[in-house]
Amino acid sequence: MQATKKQTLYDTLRQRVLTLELAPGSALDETILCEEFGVSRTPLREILQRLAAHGYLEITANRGATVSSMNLSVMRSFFQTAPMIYASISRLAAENATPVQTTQLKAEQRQFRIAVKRNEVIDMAMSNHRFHEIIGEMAASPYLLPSLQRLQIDHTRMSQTFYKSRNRTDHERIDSACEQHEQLIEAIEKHQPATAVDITRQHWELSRHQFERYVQPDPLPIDPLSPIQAPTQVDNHAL
Amino acid sequence: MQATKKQTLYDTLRQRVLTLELAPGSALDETILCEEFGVSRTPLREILQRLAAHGYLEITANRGATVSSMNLSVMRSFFQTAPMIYASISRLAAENATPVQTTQLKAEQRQFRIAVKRNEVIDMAMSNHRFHEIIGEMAASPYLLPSLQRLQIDHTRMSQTFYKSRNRTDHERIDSACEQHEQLIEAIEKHQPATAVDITRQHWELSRHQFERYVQPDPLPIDPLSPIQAPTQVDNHAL
DNA sequence: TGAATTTTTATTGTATACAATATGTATTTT
DNA sequence: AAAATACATATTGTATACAATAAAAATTCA
Repeated sequence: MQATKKQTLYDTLRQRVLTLELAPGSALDETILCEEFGVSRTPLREILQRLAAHGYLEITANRGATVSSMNLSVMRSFFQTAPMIYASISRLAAENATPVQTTQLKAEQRQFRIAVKRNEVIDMAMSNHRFHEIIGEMAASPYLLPSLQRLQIDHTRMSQTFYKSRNRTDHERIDSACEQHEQLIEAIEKHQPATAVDITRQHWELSRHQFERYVQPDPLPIDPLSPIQAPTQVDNHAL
Repeated sequence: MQATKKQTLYDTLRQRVLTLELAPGSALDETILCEEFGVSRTPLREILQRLAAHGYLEITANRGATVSSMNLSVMRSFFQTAPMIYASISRLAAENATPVQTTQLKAEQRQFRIAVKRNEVIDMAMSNHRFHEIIGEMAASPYLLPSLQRLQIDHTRMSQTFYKSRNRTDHERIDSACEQHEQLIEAIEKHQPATAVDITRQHWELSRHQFERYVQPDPLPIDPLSPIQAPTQVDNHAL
């Protein structure tokens, strides 16, 4: 019966980490979470163990759980690893995707479009996350999936700023991403690995550009009195 | 104090899985393990959760933990993924390895040599596992490491037959592997990524040939009465 | 006999109480 | 007043008892 309760617990905490509702590095209070979810500490702690092993949390002995930190030292490795893993996953997905999975993917893309249209930040982040997660499932590679999932945790968290942005250029980029999703679905459905890899590469480049601005904000104008030409509202407090 | 106890529990169970002392698919009895390790079910279950999340076990709700199965359906994906991940890890290791880590790697290689000389199957398997694990640490890529670890679980388990073999050819191959380790250490120490990748590729090919015989044993002689030319004692009961 | 149902047993899941550890506060000492 | 120590509080870790679920055995009914 209460397998549902534990799953809810896992999913909810996971979402809070991914949407930055729980800030990187922040501590989790077992007692408070127990009250909130109406469970005792035993099952809660088992879930925390799982979340930690999956990379969402970090557990230190006798000092409890904290949300996984996103430090700059791993960024390099993120940018090195992501394109390779994403490309491999897309290739395998295009080779192995079943019709049922393609249907799932299309459904998730509809959710994403709706969230984009309504400008619902959390829904955008989560449906985009789920979209790429489904592609991961399509790849059917238990050995590649763990790395994809680790990448996605930080990718989704970094994307928050992107989704939250009320900037014109960013909105256009979100639309581009949405269009790339459609193309990717088509390539996967038609079993065209090469095309899928290429679109994935473009999709990654779009993200990468965004992240570069995020990590390294636009330089200040030379003349501090002249108005800033392209007013970008990037807040990089999270990193 | 008892953080040690839990770590021992984790390490011991992990080793039993890796050395096939616990057969793939076999069930774990919580009560028996509790008695053996002198802990109650609460901490034991937390460890089982961790082991499951790391790919050593599979936990089904209301039905307990079993050792991760090694079915043929994932073999394809294993052979597809392994060379790419191993190569990437080696490249990064050669780029980033610190002197301290290189020293560790050399120490582990000494252990491996000793185990090979003494023909200690478990020690061979575990020190070889640890050897490649250290290279994984050298790579310093939290995003690539999870896939490497998943691959290593099954790689080490499959290697058991290899190490157990009393066959002449197999022994020569183990010596080759040992020599490749030395070359790999040198490439890493001298920060030569290209060389490290190349040796890794050769090292993988050696494994792959072994696995092919393992999964698909030598064909029977055409004339069933003539003696078998190369008596290979490959027992592929585990797969 | 044999299929279906109930009862029993074993195993897994959860709550709670208690122990161990870490952290914060007060007190003592110089 | 500053440092050091002792004490108090909060948090984490573990054991145990009990509840829920699954599996096995026994019983019933056709």
